[in-house]
Amino acid sequence: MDRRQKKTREAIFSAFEKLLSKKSYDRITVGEIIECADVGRTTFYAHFETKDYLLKELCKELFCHIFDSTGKGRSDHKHIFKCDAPSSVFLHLLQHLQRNDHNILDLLSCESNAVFLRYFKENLIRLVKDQMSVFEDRFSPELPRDFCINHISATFVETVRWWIENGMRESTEELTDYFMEIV
Amino acid sequence: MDRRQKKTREAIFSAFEKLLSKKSYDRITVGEIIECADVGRTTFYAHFETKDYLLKELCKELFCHIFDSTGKGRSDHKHIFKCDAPSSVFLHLLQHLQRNDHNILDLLSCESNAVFLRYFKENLIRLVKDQMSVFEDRFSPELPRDFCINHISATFVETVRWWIENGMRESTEELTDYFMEIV
DNA sequence: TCATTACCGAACATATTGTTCGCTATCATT
DNA sequence: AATGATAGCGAACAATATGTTCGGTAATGA
Repeated sequence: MDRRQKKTREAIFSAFEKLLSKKSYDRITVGEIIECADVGRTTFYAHFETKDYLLKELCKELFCHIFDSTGKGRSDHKHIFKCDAPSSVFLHLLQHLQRNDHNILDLLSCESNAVFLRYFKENLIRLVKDQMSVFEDRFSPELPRDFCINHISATFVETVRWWIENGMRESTEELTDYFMEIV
Repeated sequence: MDRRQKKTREAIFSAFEKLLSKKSYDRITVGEIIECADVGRTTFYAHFETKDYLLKELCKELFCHIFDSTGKGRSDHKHIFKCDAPSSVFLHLLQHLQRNDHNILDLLSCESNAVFLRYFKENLIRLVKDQMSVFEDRFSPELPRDFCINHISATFVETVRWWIENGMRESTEELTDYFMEIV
């Protein structure tokens, strides 16, 4: 990719992130973004069709590699998985978040965090579907399977949200324990 | 209150609800609302400062009486509380929802349901704080109290969301059982 | 009956969106 | 180093949405 393209793309993303941490998505204008990113109006629209597309692209950037590395078997992450405990995948996710790439923590706690949490949950559901065997024994067979999958995913998202909102005082291990306990 | 005021207020609310069930909140314009409600532009702004305030007012209308009747002791709802089971409050809430006042079910499943679910959860947290004794024995004393309260509330909201999204096939009693089982 | 109040519609300034145009600066290639 | 392709620039534009002002009409309630 052209060096110029990469630069402006990055500038727009980081301006957008900066603004998001200050005010809600709906009240951010394209005018503000291009001013903050210091790019021309035409340039913005050459990269992103609309503000909504920019948001979607950002979400992809945020979650793709996290879930890619988590989903695709454990071969390339042996150093992280100390054991095969059912909780290891969740611990891994938390460690990813803690690294705070792309200031994901700001975005998950900003005024418009709902968008990102939603995206987070969507990815999580796919992951939990694969991991479901781990939880099989925790739920009565009476309960619909997709109800349980949804519950596990939603609970993890809420756990993370609570964690960030409360200043991330707990270690990733502690929080994983919390999660495994309530689910 | 003046009969005219009440009428236009109702007209605006129901136009807004109708539009919300069709398209997302951000893409609804004041112009559409007043056309659908058949009131003048000036009139709209005489009632609601902005579209956001309209949304807030609607949320109040939706949840206030539900949670008022639930929270203020059980004296005036003896016909609903068949017993003192811990689940009775939640059963009561579900029955309220099922009555579908103000088409609340549409709003909880529309494209912009996040706003309403959020409001729902806020109210729920206050309720759960009072009811916490009921759950005390289900959670390890290691877990932070507000973490548990948040978890219970979020789980109930998710249960309701799942229920509505899947066509509300379960009875209120069944769903209450589901909820009490996973929490 | 009468004063009050709500509503109306048209017009208005302001702001935002998304596009077009001609020009310049940077890039990758030879 | 020369060159053709591409990315970016800014100004201007139409189209749309917001929120306000104003003078006039009609419903209300006492």
